[in-house]
Amino acid sequence: MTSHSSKDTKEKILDVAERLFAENGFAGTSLRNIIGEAEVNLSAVNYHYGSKEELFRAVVARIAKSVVKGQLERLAQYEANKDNPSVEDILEAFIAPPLQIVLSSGDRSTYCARFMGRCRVEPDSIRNIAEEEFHGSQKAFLDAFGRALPDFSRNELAWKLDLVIAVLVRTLSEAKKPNALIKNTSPEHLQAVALKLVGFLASGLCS
Amino acid sequence: MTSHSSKDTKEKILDVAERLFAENGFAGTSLRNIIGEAEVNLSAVNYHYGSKEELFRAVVARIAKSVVKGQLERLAQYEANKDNPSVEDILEAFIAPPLQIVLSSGDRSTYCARFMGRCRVEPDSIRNIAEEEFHGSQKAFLDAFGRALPDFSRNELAWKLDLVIAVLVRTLSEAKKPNALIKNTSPEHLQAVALKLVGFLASGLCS
DNA sequence: CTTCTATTAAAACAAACGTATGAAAAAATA
DNA sequence: TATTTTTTCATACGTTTGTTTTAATAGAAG
Repeated sequence: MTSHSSKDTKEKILDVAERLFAENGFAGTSLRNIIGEAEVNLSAVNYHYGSKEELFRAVVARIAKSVVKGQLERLAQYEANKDNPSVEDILEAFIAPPLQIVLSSGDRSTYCARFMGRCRVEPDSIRNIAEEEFHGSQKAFLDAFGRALPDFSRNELAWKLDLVIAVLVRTLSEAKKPNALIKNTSPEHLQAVALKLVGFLASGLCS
Repeated sequence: MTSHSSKDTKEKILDVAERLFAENGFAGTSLRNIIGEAEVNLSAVNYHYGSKEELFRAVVARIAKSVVKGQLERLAQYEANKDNPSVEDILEAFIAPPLQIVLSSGDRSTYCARFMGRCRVEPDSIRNIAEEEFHGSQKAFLDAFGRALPDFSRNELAWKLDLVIAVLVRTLSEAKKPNALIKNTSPEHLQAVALKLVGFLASGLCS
């Protein structure tokens, strides 16, 4: 079936594409940039992924799959343990999985995070691809916040959740930079960061 | 000196460039896209601005000039009235001017704001152009926060200010969308929005 | 070994890119 | 009006873009 070298080629393309898309955006990255750094043939992209756009979708899917899964699982845990998880609980369920997943991806970590941030500002045609993949958790958490904060309108919660995502994505994207909140990826440090972020955001959500 | 039609051409290019750069990024926008919508000749871009990159710089400069000026003036006002402006005061001085300027720019408003957000995620070469123009206010406000919150390290204040900007930019970019915080641009509404944002952020900054 | 399928490779495609050139047109100056 | 400067225009240059095509190479199955 899948030979050794072919799987390497397909994965190498995905890794390099993730990094270059994250740094330079969809339009700012050419297939020749990618295949140059991945050291594969140009045709390999269209052979394995069909088109540049489908390659982008593949990059999104790999990240979103695990992030969304982690978020929904942790939210379900909280809802199983308590009847009404607090705002802090829900925030933690939303923040911790991407924090953990993204930053445990070794060398990929920073680009992986920046790619997520990039998705939110791509032109419509590209951004829609990303939103399809992340839509699942977005709705679930909006519902959860609605139950925890019944006095706020759906609209207010929607823009607040949007700002929460903005902060989360920015934090992940800037990780490991000189002035960043995240400086190393040890479990204790990540735990502390998650706590700080929850603190930063929880008060904003409830006000 | 400056003839009628020439000023129109130069300005039309700037307006359309701002909108298209905001929507599709630097790499995602071609000069031919711009001149097509502006209904001017291709050579007009290089004649009036020299190159695509210099056109981008011109778009940044037009926005940054008034925003930075407004922020610094309002900060100076607070510092003249009180000895030690509060965190809320400083936040208000930082948030209100772009809110007002950007949203009073008529049709340009949304693109104007989105362009600012876009600047923060462009590749280094392009982002540096934007950071040069906004650097002035960034440093002044970091200093101001440092005086208001002397117990926090410079690093902590730096990433918090970065998150404040992330929230501000996101709020502006998403203005007028269905679930947005900003729905119309009446002065009272903007005042209320500024208050809400200050509330969202102040507690995060101090925690 | 032969056959078949999966993968890689080299070359070419039309289209779009940023930029440059030189002539036409318009506006300003005298 | 005549002259000079500013602005527009059509056109072309050399690259680079995403994609396609055709041939070569490998691996598995019979």
